[in-house]
Amino acid sequence: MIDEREVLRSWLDLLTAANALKKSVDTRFRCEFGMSISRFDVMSALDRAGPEGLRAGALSQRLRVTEGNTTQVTAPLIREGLVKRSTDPEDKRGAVFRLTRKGEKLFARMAASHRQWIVDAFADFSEPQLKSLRRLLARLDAPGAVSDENKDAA
Amino acid sequence: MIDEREVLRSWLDLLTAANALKKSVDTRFRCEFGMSISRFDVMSALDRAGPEGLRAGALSQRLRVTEGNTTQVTAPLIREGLVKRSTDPEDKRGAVFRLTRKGEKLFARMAASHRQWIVDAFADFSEPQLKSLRRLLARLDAPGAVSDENKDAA
DNA sequence: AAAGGGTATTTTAATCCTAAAATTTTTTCA
DNA sequence: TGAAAAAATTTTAGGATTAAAATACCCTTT
Repeated sequence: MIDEREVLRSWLDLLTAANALKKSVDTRFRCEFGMSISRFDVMSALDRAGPEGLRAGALSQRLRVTEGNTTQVTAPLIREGLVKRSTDPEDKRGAVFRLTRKGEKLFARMAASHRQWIVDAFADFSEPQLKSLRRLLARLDAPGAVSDENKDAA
Repeated sequence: MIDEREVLRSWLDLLTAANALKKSVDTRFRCEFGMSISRFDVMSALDRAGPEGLRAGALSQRLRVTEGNTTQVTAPLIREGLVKRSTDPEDKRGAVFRLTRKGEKLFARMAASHRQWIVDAFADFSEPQLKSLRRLLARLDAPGAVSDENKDAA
């Protein structure tokens, strides 16, 4: 049997590491772009979707949030003219979100900064260590978690 | 140079793994004990502090949250009789929080479940893999993150 | 073609969290 | 000593998130 304290410490370390980097990224997004990670994530999904845009439900799935959340996070992006919301002409219940030109431009700048921040955070890792980390993380079993069936192609 | 895509994937995996397990734990706390992780964390810190209790500021530090947050998260615990709030007689500005007997009992049950859930989640890990994971996580550099100077003794 | 049932989204109410303003009490120091 | 500065906490306002209720629309079935 494995030492339970070591397991609990591992869990604490995992949570702490993820939170620390997430908070660091969020803080810099807010300082440099006046934008939260949540909004960046929305823009990222829309950027990837291209000019077709994404239906509200699809966007929620990709971000793994509820649809109510999507409604709320997109609202300020729309207000600021970074995202356009249209009604699907085929099905008037459906909302389609797209990045505006302005949104695309801002996203490109944010994505570049973001990439650099992450690269810097992982600067001490060798390639095998990165692979090792990912392999270990894949061993984790979180019951009830959504499996990756509906995940984006990376 | 390291493949940037691999770095970004590692970051995504890290965040996803931590979120998935956290959500899994939170959901089960709510189902089985009607209690969020945040409240569990408060009770955990107070349990560890023992009968002396903790000042509001110290509690906030340990949980790495703002003091306003501590005020709010303790409120329902106090309402439910799990936590007692007193005023420090030495310094009437100061608030001291302690677990009640009822709080201690509930915490003991929650902690046991929690420990089991985490052990299960890490069931596929060998002891060296746990150590390897922790060593890798320690390499992460999140600028602006609070270092562990004021961290609890584990 | 109207009713009823199902689907897509928004709204509402609540928790968790932060930053900044307000409050209360203590400390300092002129 | 008494006013100003400092400290500990709470309050306030707002973002992110969820679950559940409400809304709007589509589709089938009779």
